Amino acid sequence: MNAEFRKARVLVGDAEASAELVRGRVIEAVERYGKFIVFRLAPSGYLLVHLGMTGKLLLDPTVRKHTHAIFTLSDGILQYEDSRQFGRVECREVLPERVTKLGPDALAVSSEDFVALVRGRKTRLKALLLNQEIVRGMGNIYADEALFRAGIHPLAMGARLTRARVRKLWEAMREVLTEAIASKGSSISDYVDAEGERGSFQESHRVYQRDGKPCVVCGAEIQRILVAQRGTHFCGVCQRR
DNA sequence: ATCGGTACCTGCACGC
DNA sequence: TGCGTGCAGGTACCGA
Repeated sequence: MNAEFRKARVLVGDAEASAELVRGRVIEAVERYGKFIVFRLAPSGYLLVHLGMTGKLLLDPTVRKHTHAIFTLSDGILQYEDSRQFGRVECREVLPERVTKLGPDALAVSSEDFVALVRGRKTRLKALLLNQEIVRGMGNIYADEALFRAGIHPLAMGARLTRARVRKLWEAMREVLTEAIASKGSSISDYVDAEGERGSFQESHRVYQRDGKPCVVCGAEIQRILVAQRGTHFCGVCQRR
């Protein structure tokens, strides 16, 4: 592959050194690590991509206003596009500690480990689920959806939940992520996958951005509050404090 | 250890 | 039509 970086802000590290690191290398595998997309390169090295809020990896050669990186592959062009520039691209010989220090993956963590992680924290459940150093892979949409399905209030404290309720949250988290992945994710405004396909899980959201609308279970009005500066949606009846 | 606030960006919906 | 405001799939950093 060959890489061209057009925007310093979205590249972690030096543009020249990054391009040199990936030059001539082959993509051996593409894996997910929490919210990171990891391209494992041969004979060595990694290309890491975090989409942030509006990042997209596209198999599309058209360079547009927000095209920040262009990867020339043996069979086509892959580009990184990101209007808000909150995402990041990084080329490294080894995975950076910022990434390796994250918690276990939300879809791989065992029920018992998850119970221990959650009950060991005094912080609010919503903030806990968004903290990638506790469990990696959950974002704002899926935190709200998982808490709703588990019937847990976003302001509830991890340390005060019974084991049974945390186990229920573990199940809800896996269920939500598995369904969302099967639906190719949630396209809130313009998210598309590498083939340009929108996701459809937004059609299955039960609380996220449904404030003011009736709860699908009890009919009560869905509430919106701020927790750790993030919009948080829940049903005050199904998710009691 | 954890929290609240701020900062970083662009684009869109909305009210006036 | 334009302008101001608030909001958005996320993370990092600061001081408390």
